[in-house]
Parts: sequence; structure tokens; C-alpha cells
Amino acid sequence: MKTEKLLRDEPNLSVGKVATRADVAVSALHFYENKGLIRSWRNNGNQRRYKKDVLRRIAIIKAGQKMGITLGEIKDTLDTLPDSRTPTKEDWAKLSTAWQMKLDEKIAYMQRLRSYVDGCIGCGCLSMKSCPIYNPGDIVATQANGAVWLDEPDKANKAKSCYDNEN
Amino acid sequence: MKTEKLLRDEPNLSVGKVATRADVAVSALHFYENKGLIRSWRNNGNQRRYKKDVLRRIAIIKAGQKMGITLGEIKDTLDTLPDSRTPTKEDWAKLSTAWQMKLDEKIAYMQRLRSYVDGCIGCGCLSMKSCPIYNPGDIVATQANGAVWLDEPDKANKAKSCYDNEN
DNA sequence: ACTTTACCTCAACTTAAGGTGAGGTTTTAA
DNA sequence: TTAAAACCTCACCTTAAGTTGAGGTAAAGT
Repeated sequence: MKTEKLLRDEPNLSVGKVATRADVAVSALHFYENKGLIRSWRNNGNQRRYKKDVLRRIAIIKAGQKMGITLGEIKDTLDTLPDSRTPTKEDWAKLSTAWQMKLDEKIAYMQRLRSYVDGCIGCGCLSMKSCPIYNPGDIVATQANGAVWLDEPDKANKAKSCYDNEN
Repeated sequence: MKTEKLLRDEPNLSVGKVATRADVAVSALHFYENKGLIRSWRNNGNQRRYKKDVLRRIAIIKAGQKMGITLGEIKDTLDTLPDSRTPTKEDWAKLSTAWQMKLDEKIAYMQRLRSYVDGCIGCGCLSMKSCPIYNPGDIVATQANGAVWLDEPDKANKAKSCYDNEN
């Protein structure tokens, strides 16, 4: 029983196997390892061997990238996982919650952007006085919501001066 | 009257003015011009002069970038504008409609991604057999919608082989 | 008139996220 | 046992979207 459990945790996947299963290039795995996103052990012949949970880490990495999260941020998230033991259900779940929030922010951002495109580029107004597209402070006034920020979720939102009117 | 109209369309903004008003760097304006996204004329001293509608083009460029659209695609969109005359209300409106669609696709994509993160990373399941996160074909089965594609809007969606089960 | 800004071109640098290929070693399969 | 397939490192290449700097010219303010 105990030995069986130990065997299960032993790193036994080769880089090629991981690459095939996770559908990433071997070079990407080297790259991720270099950046500290995944870890491997070496066999006697200096070849990489992976524990199976690397597959989940890669799945997380790929999911994060689809969300437009950089590898740097993904690393930060993965770094919150315990490195002393193989992550549990709860570990993954906690991580997932954080990412849902990120996604919700991004979705909200896109929706703000949509109402901006809708109400502003679409209006056809060519007067710089009234068209909020010329407001580089990224604040859009919409009928429904009041002032809406168009900046990306985490970026600082310092106010900027407006364009001069009409010339 | 006529001369007044002509004067209005005459390129009279310097690169520095445009940079300040549009809140972009001069180098970015050179870059955009190089890529064919904006156009300028030269004065006697070989300095760039812009028509005022360049400001709207830049606003469009910036809005597009916020949507995650590449400059290449933005150029394609801008190229649909007439180059023989200054764009009208309708021209901008048409362009805006196309972009709304793009944005709607992106939003829908993010929402699909969210349900994936929600139902899959979050579930904590560690069995590769049942967890759709291990399905690199990017198809996620959700209770509500049936099969959902996770690929990005325009990307080709070729099916890929699944991970082997459990080892 | 003169000095400070602003502008010009061109080349090289930057970051992210890898991909490519050379030159050499290890594993695996017949 | 030997050939093919997989692996190793290291250095350089790629794309996007610019930025930076050098060396020189034009325009604007005093």
C-alpha cells in the first residue's frame, strides 16, 4: 500500500510523453521549466522525468493563457500551491476561485468596452467636443451605468487631460 | 465657403500635437504610419502634417487594441474606409458594427472559458478520466449548453486526440 | 540672431512566449 | 548489437508593438 502510493508519486513521465499528452512542444516544456512553472527530476542519463501532476499544471497554464494571463502571473498563481506535497482537491479549487475572479473582471471589462464601441464609435458623431471616444482618460459615460472605467482590470487609472475641443 | 471647407481638411497638425492629443508617443505615430495605419503629408521642411481625422483613426486603433485586436487586423478594418474622402458618420458606424461583433465573440469566448474554469479546474477532480480539463480538443461539456467550444473565435478548430486515461 | 524645442531618418534594443538547429548522448526496439 | 528514435544543452531566430539613441535639420520663441 505504502510503496504503491510512493510509486504513484514517482516521477516517471518522459518529456516526450508529457509533450504528447499535454499537447505542447518539448521546447515549451523546457521553457516552462526554465521559468519555474513546472519541475522535473533527472534520471541517470540526465533525462527529464515528471510526476503526473505536471499534466494538471500544464492544463492550468494553458487555461490561463487562454484567459490572456501572462506566464509570469500564472507562475505567481502556481506558486501558491504547496510544493511540499502533491496538491489536493482543495488546493486546485482555491486556485480556481482566484481565476474565476480574474475572468469575471475581464468579462466585465469587455462588456464596458462593448458599450463604449456601441455608444461611441457607432454614434458616428464627428464632433470632438461631445464624442467620448476622444476622452483618453478612458472614462465613458453611459446612460445606464453612469461613469464607466475602460481601463483594464488591474491597471492604474490615473486621470489624463482631455483633448482640446475642435482644434 | 468652399475655401473654408478646404482649409478645414488641410493637414495642419504636427506630429507632436497629434501625439499629445491622442496620448501616444511620436514614435508610435511613425510606427503606425510605417504600417499603413495612418497617413501624413509633409511640409516644406519635410515634417509630417496630419488631417484632423487622424485623431479618430488613432482612437479606433487604441480601442481595437483594448479589444485585443492586432494592428494587422485593425489595419484591415481601417482599410475598408474610403481613402478618397474623409470618412462620414456612416463609414464610422459600419466599422463600429463589425467591431461590436468581434467583441461579442470575445465576450462569449470568455464566458465559455469561465464555465470551463468553474466546472473543471474548480471541481478538484483529480481523475484524468473524467476531468474535461484533460481534453485538449478544447471541447467542454457543460450541463446547460451541451458541448461548448473553448477555442478562440476565429481559430480553426481541428479535433485532437485525447489524453490516455490514467497513465 | 540665436538658442531651444521639435522634428527627421535609421539602426538597434526590448519583452513575451516560445521555435529551430547544431553537435553530442541515451534509450529503445529489432 | 546496432540503428533509430528520443533526449541533452546552447545559442540564435521569430513576431508584435513599439522605444531609444545617434547624428543632423527645421521651426519657434526671445
